[in-house]
Amino acid sequence: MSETRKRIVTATGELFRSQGFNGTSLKQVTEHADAPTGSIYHFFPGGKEELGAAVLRESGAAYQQLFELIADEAGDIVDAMPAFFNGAADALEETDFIDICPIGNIAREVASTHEPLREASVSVFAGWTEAIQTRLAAAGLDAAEAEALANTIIAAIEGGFMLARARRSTTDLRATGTHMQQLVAAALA
Amino acid sequence: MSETRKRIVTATGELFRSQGFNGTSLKQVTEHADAPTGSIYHFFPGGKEELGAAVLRESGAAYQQLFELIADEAGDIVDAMPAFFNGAADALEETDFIDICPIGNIAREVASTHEPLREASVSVFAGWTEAIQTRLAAAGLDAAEAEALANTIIAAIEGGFMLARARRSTTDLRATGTHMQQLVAAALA
DNA sequence: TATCTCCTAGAACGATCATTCTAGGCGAAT
DNA sequence: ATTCGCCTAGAATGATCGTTCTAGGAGATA
Repeated sequence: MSETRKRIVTATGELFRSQGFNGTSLKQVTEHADAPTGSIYHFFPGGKEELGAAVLRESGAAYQQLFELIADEAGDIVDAMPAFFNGAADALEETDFIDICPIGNIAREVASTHEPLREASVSVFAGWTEAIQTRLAAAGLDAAEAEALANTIIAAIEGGFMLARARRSTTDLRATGTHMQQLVAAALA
Repeated sequence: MSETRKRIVTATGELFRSQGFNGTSLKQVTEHADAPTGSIYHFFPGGKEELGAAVLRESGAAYQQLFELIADEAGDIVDAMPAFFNGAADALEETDFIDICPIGNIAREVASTHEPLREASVSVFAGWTEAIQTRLAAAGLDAAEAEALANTIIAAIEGGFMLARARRSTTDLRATGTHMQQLVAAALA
């Protein structure tokens, strides 16, 4: 796959993290990615909306891999909870609270106005839910309960990102990780 | 307080819910509020940013009153959890998933780019945290634990809004309410 | 009636937006 | 050597953005 295309997607993802969809201009993308306008429309004929959907899908898949890596390293889904939340908290601190999940940003911002972006975010969330659900089910939860709990975990981390960025503090996010650990442990008991 | 000012704030809040901060133009505000541009700058000399901060503060206070009303009606902070999440879920369904919390929207969107809006969202969240914390402490939790749990509840509902709007379904949001109920019950036990 | 303050009213401004368009560079295939 | 397809390059375009500005209406006070 083209290097230029990669640079465009990466740069757009970074800009989305701190500025959102409507707050990011294609001029900023061209500068940040060091690529001309023509290249954006060559790779994404649908313009900004198509580019945005690609960013959601590709960075959503990357976050899923990251979660799976952390979960496998932790070994146990119960212990994976604080590992995951603390990892996210560390990343936030290291980037001065910029490195928030872009999918959650865009999902809230444009789900009611840009249908293709809403659909892209739904498919990303579906992958996340399944990744967590699978591990919860493997630990003994029935499918329905595992799915519901997986969604609560996703909601908690995304809402936790919101509070952390606003407050410029990861204290709450880490505590929420502990709460999720308790919830998972109780469900499995 | 001026009727026109109220109309401007209300209209802006409604537009922020579905389109976010950057996605809402002042022209839309003038049309939706039936007020001229001059009135916006008369009441909010700081322009869009000052208007946005006012919207956050005023609708944040309204949400807090709503929570306190629901919590008082439920009587018990444990039972208040599903009441609160289900109430939010009902509102979402009735408005075709438009009526999401505008504070969470704006907080994620512009916390890194518009410092006055970030500060406004922080003070709103502080009020919410305190409202929940007070009730948890009254039920027997020590202050630190009550604060941490209050923040997790806020994170869960805001993240739940995100999932619900994206998926156009309130199933997960209601289930998360049950999970928060379990978490509160376990903490109090 | 005259004056003052508060607010309405919307045209005008320069900047910036997403998008379109024309032109050309470059490597592979013929 | 020539052609062809992929991609780069950025100027041009029309729309829209937030903001500023001038002008005047409405009601209270004198």
